[in-house]
Amino acid sequence: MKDFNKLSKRQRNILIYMEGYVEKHGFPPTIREIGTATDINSTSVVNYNLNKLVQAGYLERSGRVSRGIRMVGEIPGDDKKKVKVAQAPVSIPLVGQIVAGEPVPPFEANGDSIEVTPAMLGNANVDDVFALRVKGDSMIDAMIADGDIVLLRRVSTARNGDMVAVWLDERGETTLKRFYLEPDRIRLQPENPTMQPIYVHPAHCQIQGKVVSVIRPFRQ
Amino acid sequence: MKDFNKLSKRQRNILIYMEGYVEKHGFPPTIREIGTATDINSTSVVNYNLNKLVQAGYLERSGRVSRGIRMVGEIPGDDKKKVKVAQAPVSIPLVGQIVAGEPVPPFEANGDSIEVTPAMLGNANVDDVFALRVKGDSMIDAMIADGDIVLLRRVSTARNGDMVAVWLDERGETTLKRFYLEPDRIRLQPENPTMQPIYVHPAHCQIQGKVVSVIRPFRQ
DNA sequence: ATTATAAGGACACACTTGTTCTATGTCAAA
DNA sequence: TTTGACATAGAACAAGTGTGTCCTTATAAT
Repeated sequence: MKDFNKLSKRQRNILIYMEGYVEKHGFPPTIREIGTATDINSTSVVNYNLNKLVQAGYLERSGRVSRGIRMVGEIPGDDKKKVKVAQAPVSIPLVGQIVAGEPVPPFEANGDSIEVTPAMLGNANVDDVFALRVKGDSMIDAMIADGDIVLLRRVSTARNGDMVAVWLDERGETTLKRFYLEPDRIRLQPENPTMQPIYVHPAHCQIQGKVVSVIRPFRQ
Repeated sequence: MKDFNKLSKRQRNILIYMEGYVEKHGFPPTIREIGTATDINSTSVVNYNLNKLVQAGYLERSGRVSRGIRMVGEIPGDDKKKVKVAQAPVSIPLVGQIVAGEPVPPFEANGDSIEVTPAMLGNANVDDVFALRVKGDSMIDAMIADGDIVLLRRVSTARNGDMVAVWLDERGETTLKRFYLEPDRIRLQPENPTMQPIYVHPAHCQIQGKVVSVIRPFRQ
């Protein structure tokens, strides 16, 4: 329906100018401003082309109102807007703190949340991801410090090498380790290569999530 | 600074009306429209209050331009806009790798970039921030691992306690440490409390940037 | 070649709209 | 009470601005 190629060069210029102007000023240009910018000396010609653009569905006008023009839809072939849409950030619920001595709290948003870009989540489904703030230095062997924010993905299974949050029955604590399934046990390998691995029986631990990303904000 | 309660009832109404009008029409209202909507029958009074709002940092105006009003920032107590404004993601150039044996590369985008939310930059100006990918385990004493992405902010000065990237003349390497200015020397304190600090003369080191944030992506 | 239609241009007109000036009211500090 | 800063109202003014008309030029169909 909307065929950008059917528009005249002038009409295309008007659209492009409109977009830039609104972006820069926060309000639409006047007919005369459009004329100057697109090398049209007559207001009536600008008006004519504006009406054409309305007809074609690119613009909407409010009659007898100065600057009563607004864009609808997007300009074909103009990626600028598209990128923005693709980048739309997502809100991840910050469900609480992760402390060595306590299991990961239930998946319930308490109001807090953090904004991240989808790219930071990898392939993880946005709805499966939640965030925890690390309290204390208990995760220091996983190279994770006090105050770090851990993005976790609720999963039931893990693959070898995944960084996971695990609840250890015997120790009564949550820990972040790399997961390796061995013949008769699970090896939980600390990220820090100088630390020794922990071995647990699959029945005596629970995987509470897979680590998607760690964010460490610094005071500015 | 921006104290919504300091605004008069009229000024609050104007802001709220503005937001709704722009949302509905795609362009800002006129002084007279604002007056009618907010029960002010004098254009000069509307004008007066608009200037107050500009002073308070809620609006920007373009003089002698019809409908030359635009909102900046958000209306306190009005969540709708807050979300939108806060979400606008920004692109940070990924200028290269940070390796212990080399100085931070010059500030030139090579095309790569990462998307982050402004909130992750704290108060830092977007244009001053760049990103580096950490190569190797040389920053392990700063709790920063191979593959981490470090967001740095170009600064000429640092405050005590800031995490900074420093080039050490004597060692011929870049390191990430906490910065403390002492009477006659600079103390560079590793993040890991078990490590010993480094002391250098101010003339023999260069601060290359202040760490804004560290992001550690995990394989999914 | 003739005609019809679209497109471009110049300009006057009327309405819109921001700005400014003066007068008046309010209220707290001196 | 007086003073002065602040807020309001109304009116007048000067640009700003959209719209209609008339005309010319280009393009395509007949």
